[in-house]
Amino acid sequence: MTQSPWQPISPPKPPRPAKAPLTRERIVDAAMRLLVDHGYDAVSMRKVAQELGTGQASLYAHVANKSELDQLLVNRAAEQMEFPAEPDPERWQEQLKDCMREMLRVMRANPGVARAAIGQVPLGEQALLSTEKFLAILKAGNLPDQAAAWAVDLIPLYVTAVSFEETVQSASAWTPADLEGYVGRMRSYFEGLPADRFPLTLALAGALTSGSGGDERFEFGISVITAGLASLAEKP
Amino acid sequence: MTQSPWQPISPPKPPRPAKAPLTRERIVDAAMRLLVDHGYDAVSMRKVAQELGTGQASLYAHVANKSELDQLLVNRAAEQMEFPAEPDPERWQEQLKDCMREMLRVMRANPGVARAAIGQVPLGEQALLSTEKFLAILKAGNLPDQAAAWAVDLIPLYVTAVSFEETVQSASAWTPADLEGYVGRMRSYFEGLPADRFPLTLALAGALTSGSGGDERFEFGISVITAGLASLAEKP
DNA sequence: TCGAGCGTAGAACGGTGTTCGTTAACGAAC
DNA sequence: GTTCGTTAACGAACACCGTTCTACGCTCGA
Repeated sequence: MTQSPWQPISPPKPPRPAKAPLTRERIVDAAMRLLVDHGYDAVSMRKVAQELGTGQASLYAHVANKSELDQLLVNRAAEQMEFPAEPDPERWQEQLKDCMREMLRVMRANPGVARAAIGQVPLGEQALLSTEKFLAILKAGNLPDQAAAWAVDLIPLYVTAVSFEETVQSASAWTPADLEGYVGRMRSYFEGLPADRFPLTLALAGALTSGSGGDERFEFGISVITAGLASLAEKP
Repeated sequence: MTQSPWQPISPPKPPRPAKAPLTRERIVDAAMRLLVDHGYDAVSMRKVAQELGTGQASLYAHVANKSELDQLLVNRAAEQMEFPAEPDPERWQEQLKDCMREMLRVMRANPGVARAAIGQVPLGEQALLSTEKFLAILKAGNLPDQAAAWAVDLIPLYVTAVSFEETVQSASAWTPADLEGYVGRMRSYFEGLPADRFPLTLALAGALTSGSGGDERFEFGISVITAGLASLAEKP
């Protein structure tokens, strides 16, 4: 009993409940729940700590900073990616496209992960495994080393950017009707431009605003990239 | 004299200095100065207001929110882009690459503008004029309408992403020596991976980390995109 | 049994975007 | 010429953010 009796009312000392110990794993779990349920902006150190019933300072004993937590989230999402068993030189282009589709699928399944991934070199184990897989397919396609290396930089760049654009648009829970209205307003905007200075934008207003919500635009992008890469393949 | 003499000391009423009136133009000017001099993170409503010698609330009379200010910055930067006079069907691929290089040049000249542009559909007048120019070149290359439309979505996506990556790396004023050290550490990291699970990453460690600072990687990207687009050209 | 060390966490710091309510300036109308 | 109404300006505040400081309990080794 070191407490002096005349001290100001000692706080009712909330008995520290015997909780499950905090771990990196549990922190990433909680952050991932927030990310999937409420988007990237909901993943703050405060909210994650609150989700775990603790204080934000406690997180810093297990995670260096927010940026590292973002990387861990990206890596966690990368675990969900599934790849073809064996790279096939006969079908490498189709396999490459499949992998990009898979990458987008995972990013869509974890909305906000693109926001966390953007501008970061993915260095986690699972993320690197996906890089390894991409490299295998590209080498099966007979691409020069340097081309393959730069391609595994280009590919996530594109997929991440597409997914990020989608999450920005679908922020604040847009309904399909909202999206349709938005696209319609955008087309009207294009169509209202002065014809003398924007002839092509005006003529292509329909094409410019088509495929905003679906997969066609993404399919176009991965076709362009795949075709471009194929043109660099060595043919010995 | 409606002021009662016995009222609490009225504040010494600082005479509002007769300033130049606040306008959108002046706000964007100040924001652009901050962007170029101190990067995107320095462009906050507070700092912009401070730069103009006013309060942040005053900005909201001229600019809806931070997001709109970002769009205005992107548009301001787009004014600096210079395009070839006439799209030439014989040289459209080279012209397209030149335009992408020009786009990156402007983004590098205005560090942080990529951060402001990312995930936003550029709808400002100058930004749309650049879209128009891109469309003209793509149509000179005989691309189908839909392909051209999706291409003008793909192209800024890529250039912006590359520029954004650069600004992230060059944040907090990295010297070239810092960058070299960073790249070196990354290569060491790759080379230290277990050979059984990361054989290709390990073998290509050099290629994966090469060209991080220069233009080669960007040149690779625009070559891939241009070649991919060329493969879609109609040949009547 | 007693420290030492470590994980925990409350409070605070300095920053952000945005909004509220008041104040000053100016042009129009009486 | 004086009042009125509108509007821009702006200080203060709100609700957040990432991060750090510091003190407190608990556990474990000596």
